[in-house]
Amino acid sequence: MPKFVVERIEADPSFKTKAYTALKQAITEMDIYGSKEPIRLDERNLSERLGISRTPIREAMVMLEQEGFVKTLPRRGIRVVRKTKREVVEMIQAWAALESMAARLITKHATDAEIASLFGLFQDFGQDHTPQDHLSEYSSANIAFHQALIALSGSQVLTDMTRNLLLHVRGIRQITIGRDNRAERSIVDHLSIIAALRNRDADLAERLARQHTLDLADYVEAHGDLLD
Amino acid sequence: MPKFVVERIEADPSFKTKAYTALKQAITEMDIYGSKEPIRLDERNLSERLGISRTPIREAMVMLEQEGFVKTLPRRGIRVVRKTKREVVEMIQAWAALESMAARLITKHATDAEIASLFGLFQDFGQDHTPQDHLSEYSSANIAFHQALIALSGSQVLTDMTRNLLLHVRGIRQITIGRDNRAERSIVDHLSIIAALRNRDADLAERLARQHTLDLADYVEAHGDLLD
DNA sequence: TTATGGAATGTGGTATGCCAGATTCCATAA
DNA sequence: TTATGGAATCTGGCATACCACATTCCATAA
Repeated sequence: MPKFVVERIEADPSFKTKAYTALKQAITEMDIYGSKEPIRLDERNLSERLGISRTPIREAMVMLEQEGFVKTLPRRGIRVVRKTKREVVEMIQAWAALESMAARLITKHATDAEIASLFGLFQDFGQDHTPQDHLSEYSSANIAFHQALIALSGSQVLTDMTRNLLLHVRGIRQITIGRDNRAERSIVDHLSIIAALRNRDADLAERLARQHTLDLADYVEAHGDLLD
Repeated sequence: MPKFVVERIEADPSFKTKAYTALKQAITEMDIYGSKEPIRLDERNLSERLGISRTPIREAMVMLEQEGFVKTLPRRGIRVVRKTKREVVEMIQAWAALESMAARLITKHATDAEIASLFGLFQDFGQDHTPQDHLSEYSSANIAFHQALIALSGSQVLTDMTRNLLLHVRGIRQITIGRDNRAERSIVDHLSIIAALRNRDADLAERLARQHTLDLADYVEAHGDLLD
């Protein structure tokens, strides 16, 4: 008997969602900490540039504000948020907490193949292609590793809670990664974490993951004076 | 010279904020898991009942949706979200991760007096006033303890990220707390955590805090079939 | 030249109306 | 009685107009 194959029809994302996506991407891709002046967004201006009315833009702005990317001051404009050093440190600490829990969960539920797949995120870097020569590239790969790790936990909640944290920290991370051979040391740490995961050593994996990220927090605490 | 004392004039919260507060309170106070039928919210209905237009209500709804309390289905209504067992377990695990990090931070930065203040949250319960006789009351005190603990970390990020987690788990927690003498055992655990904090034992405090909450996650995993 | 005050402008907050898709209801025909 | 189909209704998405407060600009007077 022949099969009648149909696939579910997806509705186009709403203007609200499209505006949210576009604005969030624009904000996370811009150089927020390069200048000191307030970065202002104007609803009417964005309305014209995006070709939609203010309503869906305002709703997108509500989402971005709740995620900590913008702050609206009534009748005084909307500003892109610059995190203080303290806030960045706290976000990295929260990240460390969530990722260490992810590591613990991985040792209990992930398959060997899944854990092994984490190695694939490193093979692009070797003697001929060292991280310090391709910092931007490595920074992206680095974040990809952490996201892959957390996703392996199988916890959608951990994955979702971490996504924005990593986005907020991204700008800062790209600055610190180039110093003190942090990139190379980072790779060593990552390999140690993977080894612990493979050995199903929950306590060790958790501790290594936590300490690896807390090291970054300490580094930002000590050298992150470009913030504030 | 006499001082001219003035205090800053605060603007009234916007309708958007007021609607958000009112709706969130209404949702978190209702018995979400008591029934099985979808719980629907209607923008126009709420607009009349709150005495404001749909616009600020829609913006409040966007906030609540992002926090996972409601889900709007285009042209099919807005529903209060019922978390699945899996989601609740994941939220409790995330909570465990964040609270254990809070415990670690407390051992490093909190004062002895601050740590001692955690005892104050228990003195209402003793031989004459056992938890099992006042479950609802104890459940609130229990949550208050966890929130106070996390707040002592000094991390606004941890505090904020945990607030909604606790709200989501609250309904479930009030159900589980009454079983298997969980309330009494909970108090014992809490006292152990405080002791570790007082001894500035970061690793122990972290481990106890994590395990205490992960125990709840395991309990819900095993007995939380009222969900789904 | 400088301080003042009010008009003009800018900007987010709110109310309202219309649109289109989804659902419900009911008359109608087999 | 039951299946059909379309009209009526419901409901969130979006556009638009107006409001009030904040800021800016400029004419005016000391």
